[in-house]
Amino acid sequence: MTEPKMPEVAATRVPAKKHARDGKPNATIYDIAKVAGVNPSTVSRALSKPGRVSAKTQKLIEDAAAELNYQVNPFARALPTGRTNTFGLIVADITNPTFFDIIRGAETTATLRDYTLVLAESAESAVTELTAARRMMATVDGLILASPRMDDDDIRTLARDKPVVVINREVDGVPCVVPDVNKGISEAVRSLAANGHQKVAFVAGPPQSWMSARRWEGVQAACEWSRLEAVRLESTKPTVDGGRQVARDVRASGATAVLTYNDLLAIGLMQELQAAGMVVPDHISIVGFDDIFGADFTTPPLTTVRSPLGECGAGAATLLLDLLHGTGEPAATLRVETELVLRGSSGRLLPAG
Amino acid sequence: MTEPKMPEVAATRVPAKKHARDGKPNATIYDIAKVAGVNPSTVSRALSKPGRVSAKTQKLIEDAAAELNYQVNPFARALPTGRTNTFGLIVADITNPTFFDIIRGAETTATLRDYTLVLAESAESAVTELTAARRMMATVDGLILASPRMDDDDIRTLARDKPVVVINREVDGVPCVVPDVNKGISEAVRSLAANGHQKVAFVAGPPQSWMSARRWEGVQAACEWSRLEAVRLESTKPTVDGGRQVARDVRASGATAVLTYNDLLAIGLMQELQAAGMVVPDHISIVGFDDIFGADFTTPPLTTVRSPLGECGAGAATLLLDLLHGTGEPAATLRVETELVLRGSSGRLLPAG
DNA sequence: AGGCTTTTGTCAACCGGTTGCCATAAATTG
DNA sequence: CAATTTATGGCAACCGGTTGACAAAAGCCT
Repeated sequence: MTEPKMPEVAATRVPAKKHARDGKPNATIYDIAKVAGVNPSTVSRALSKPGRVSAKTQKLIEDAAAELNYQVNPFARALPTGRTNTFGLIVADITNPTFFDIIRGAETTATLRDYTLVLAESAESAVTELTAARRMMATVDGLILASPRMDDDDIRTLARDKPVVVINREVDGVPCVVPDVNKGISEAVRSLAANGHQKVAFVAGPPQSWMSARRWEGVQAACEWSRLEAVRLESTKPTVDGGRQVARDVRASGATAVLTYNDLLAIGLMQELQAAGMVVPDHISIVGFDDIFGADFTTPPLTTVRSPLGECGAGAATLLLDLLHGTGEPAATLRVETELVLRGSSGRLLPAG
Repeated sequence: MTEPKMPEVAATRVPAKKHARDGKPNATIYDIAKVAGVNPSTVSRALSKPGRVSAKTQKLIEDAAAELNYQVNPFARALPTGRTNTFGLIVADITNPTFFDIIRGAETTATLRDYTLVLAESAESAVTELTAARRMMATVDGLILASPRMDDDDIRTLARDKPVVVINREVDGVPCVVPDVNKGISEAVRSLAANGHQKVAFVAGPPQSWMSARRWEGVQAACEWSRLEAVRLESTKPTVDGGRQVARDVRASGATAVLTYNDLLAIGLMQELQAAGMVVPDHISIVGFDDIFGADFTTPPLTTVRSPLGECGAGAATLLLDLLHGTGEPAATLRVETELVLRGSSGRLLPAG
């Protein structure tokens, strides 16, 4: 009978796997084991279970690992354990500056703790969002949803599978990070009241936006407190363009001060009003929300209620890390403060001319 | 002798793995094999090698897969094959709006082809960048470097291991996506010349920036062509703040028109000049680069040389996909066009007052 | 010293796919 | 109809770690 395969004869075996171009197919724990003269499982323990092996062998193994320039193969580790050291972050729109700081905050925190951030976009669609979330669930240890568009129930379902943290929305039974709008709003409204305004308009965001509802509530409450009249206007979309479109409604409303669901709306609104000859803030005061990148590029620079977005991202990542490593404490909601950033677009109303 | 472990007796085995909270530990090809009455390897083939199994069994297996709601375990697949269906994208600064559109462009293209985008930030540091790149290499099929800060040689070394595409820089032997600055710059300079300007300043970006060098070359060439004088000024950093700081140099230079390495510099510069009482564009024209988000928020809105950043990101992802699936064609450099976006910050010079 | 507990390292099974090789069944051919 | 090619499915090894069970070695006690 002819031996079908050559028994280990060849001195230098050709790896020929992976790395189509280079050589050196990355050291494994088996290589380390050989160098250190121990069993692979001992290497594994030395490298992941602190204190499970004696200091002596630990050192031996670490030296060998360093020498071979070893790095764990994440897939090989993920396969039996399910751990991937990876977070998913889903945002509605990657180019919406509101999310920039959230992304950065989450990324920084994750990287600090040796986690990798994977990003996905939902294109403002609840179904795309759910699809992306489902896809991600397979490969991440936990998921952060920033201003999610999907149902509470869908979120809870996801959360049953792996840790999920929600930003900018409160979902029962799921840990959340939400800016507390009240402080910032009341500062804003008091400032407007102090400057002689009496009627305030709020330009709302998307109907399904949880945060838009909270902001409107906050505005109503603060106006009541300051004895101002509050009216609500609807926007078509929460963008600069949407802000332009709502300008006629704003003028028709007779309000002398406007708060908008977000800065984008405020900027568009301001552009349109200025184009129509109105002077900000002499004729009308404008206040946005979020303090996004570019909010101070306008003339006058935009007064806005700042949410600490970076903090939100970092907080969400921290919450996730706690959930994964923590002592199983219950899902807490993390509240962060908002504050008024007083710039030039709001101020004293000039006597009507 | 006592049997140490119970032989397969229990009818319903407790999986008890993964998914600490839910049940249902995800169907595997083995489950499918059982349902379809075939061998797991056949399932594997049916699902990944088109045409390797008969149409009949194919159908059988697909039905079973659908019924069990099967999805491949990416790690199990990655382990033997090395394929991960994942791209890495490294940017210098996640919150720099220049990268937003690049990120989105890459993300969209990747998602469309069933790839996932993993993001990392280099914090503008060459070593952080290299570290991040190295880390990523282990887990991605290919890497996109946007405006990398590291050496050409480091990039080439990475590129030997896995496909790498570079955006906003040209590296010999590595596929690149670069905006061709000439068209946009010559449009800009011609426009300035037509408006009576004679001396043009260029505010440069970081010394190690490849793109900054190209832009300065382009400005010089275009000025020569239009018989304008060009002077170069240095900035401390390519941000709004850096723009403010360079304002005094700009005034001292005597130039009546300024092009800046990027929009951020232009915006900062404009703010500072306006604060000093200068009127844009009556006293001085300002032209930025990139047409970032917010470039039109300023008053006057910023004239800028637009790079199709989204296209760059998408192009890079496409290049990567070609490299991975393609017929091994050589590394090509993809050039995209720039164009002048004429807004209010540039225009006719008013007779000096 | 003998018996008992605690460390420490080894063995082997396992995670869930992929793939080379082979045997068999089916199709093609002379 | 036999011979040969081709299509199809099965077997088993493998990717590179992790981990429960266990035995050898070491430490502790009386």
